[in-house]
Amino acid sequence: MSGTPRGKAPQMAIRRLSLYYRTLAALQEQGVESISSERLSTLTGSTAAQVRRDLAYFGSFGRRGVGYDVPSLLSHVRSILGIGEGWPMALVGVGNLGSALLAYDGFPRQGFRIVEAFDADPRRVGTVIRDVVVKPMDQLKETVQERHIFMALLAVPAKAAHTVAPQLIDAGVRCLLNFAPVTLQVPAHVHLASVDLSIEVEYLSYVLRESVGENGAPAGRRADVETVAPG
Amino acid sequence: MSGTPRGKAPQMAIRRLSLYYRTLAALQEQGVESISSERLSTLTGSTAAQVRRDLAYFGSFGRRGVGYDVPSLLSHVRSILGIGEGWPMALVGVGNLGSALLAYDGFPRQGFRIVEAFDADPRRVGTVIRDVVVKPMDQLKETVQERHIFMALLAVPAKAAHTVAPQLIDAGVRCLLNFAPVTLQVPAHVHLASVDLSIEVEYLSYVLRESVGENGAPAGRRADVETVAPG
DNA sequence: AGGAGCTTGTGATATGTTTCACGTGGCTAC
DNA sequence: GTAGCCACGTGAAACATATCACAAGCTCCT
Repeated sequence: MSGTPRGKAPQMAIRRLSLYYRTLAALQEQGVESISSERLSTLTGSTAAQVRRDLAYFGSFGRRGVGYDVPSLLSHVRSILGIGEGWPMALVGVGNLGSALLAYDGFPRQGFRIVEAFDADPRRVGTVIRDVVVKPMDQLKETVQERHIFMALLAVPAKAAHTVAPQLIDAGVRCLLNFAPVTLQVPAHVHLASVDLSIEVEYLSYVLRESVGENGAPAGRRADVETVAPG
Repeated sequence: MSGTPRGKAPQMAIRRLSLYYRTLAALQEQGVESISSERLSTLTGSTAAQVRRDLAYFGSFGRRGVGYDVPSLLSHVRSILGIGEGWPMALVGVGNLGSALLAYDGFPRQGFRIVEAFDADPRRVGTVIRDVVVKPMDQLKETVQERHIFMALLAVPAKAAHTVAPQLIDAGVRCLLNFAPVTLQVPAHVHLASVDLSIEVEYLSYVLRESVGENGAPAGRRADVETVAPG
């Protein structure tokens, strides 16, 4: 089996695998049949050794002297990441962000689908977005259990997140992707990932402050900024 | 000055600072005047030593035997992160996600504001969202330069990202927060952060696959899942 | 004033991740 | 068949990050 880890892969390695996966999928569509760790690394902004090491956590998928067979590696990585298992997802919070998530076509393209949506606001309940009917919160537990949903997206306001998360976990959800700008505490057997816009913007603000003068005038020059697209 | 680093702070330390900042802001609103590294760490899901180390990268803000003065530490962290400098931001791509970003109130609350929005779709140009008029792409460079915008949010489809990023950088943008599921190559003086939903979901899918049986039936039991909210 | 008790700030240590460098196997050409 | 080259897979080294453990400093109480 390809998905059997030998040793533990660092979280970052898993995230890089996603990048490799995406790139391999694009290569396959272009009809590319084989690729070296070297080339894959430049396409994903990594290094050749890193690519090989990341893959080696899960097995040996390449052929020495040759490289990796694109369709084969793609299917291995897909299997490692659990893509294509068709995990159904629940969404809680159908505001601006929640609606954007429902419309995000990256999910269905990778085999993940939001099959249920919930909202506490009665005005939103009953509306249909992308074939999904928004249900009230009191149907959450029943629905999640019936449909064997293990993954949920939390797109509610910060104040509500602390209340909603336990409801989801109580209903049987094992993976939570939190978009609310709060620190959630979850039991050990529940996995949590967060997308936190404030953190990203503040991080950029920090590095901007580092590279730009304290007064707001840019320090570096503006020339030599031509080449950005990949080679 | 509080923002002077002694040694280099790891990226992760900066991101944790954002979390501390958010928590400190909440504490101040509650009228809390002083806090220990121990308590701050439990509120942010870190450890006491980690909190102290993270802060120590930038100075000594506490008092031994006492703890940290909340308003004072808050203002130091704000200054380190560059919050409140009023950085204006540009948004490119006013689709579902872009609209959600315009409506996201976490930005203005932390001193970041989307002051300009652009879109390639003529049907969207001219529309007004949250007091921001959507402009056509050919006004991007001029506008960004005139308003001295250094930060931009990239919320365009994957295909367009490779085209738009260079335009932004050419216009003088120094920090890019990319939401498109692509790997962007940027010059060294430009800072890039990415919010990639596919990566997060695939990471969760991986850990779910690890903890759940291969067949889809959950391995662990469903009891002892009560306590989730913070103590 | 002096000591007890608390919490910070920080060397030293441990752990985790990335990079290096090379042995191994595989392909091509002659 | 074998020489020469190529690219993977992987121990070992280098580097980065997190944790430990304690001295230094502050406050309060007697």
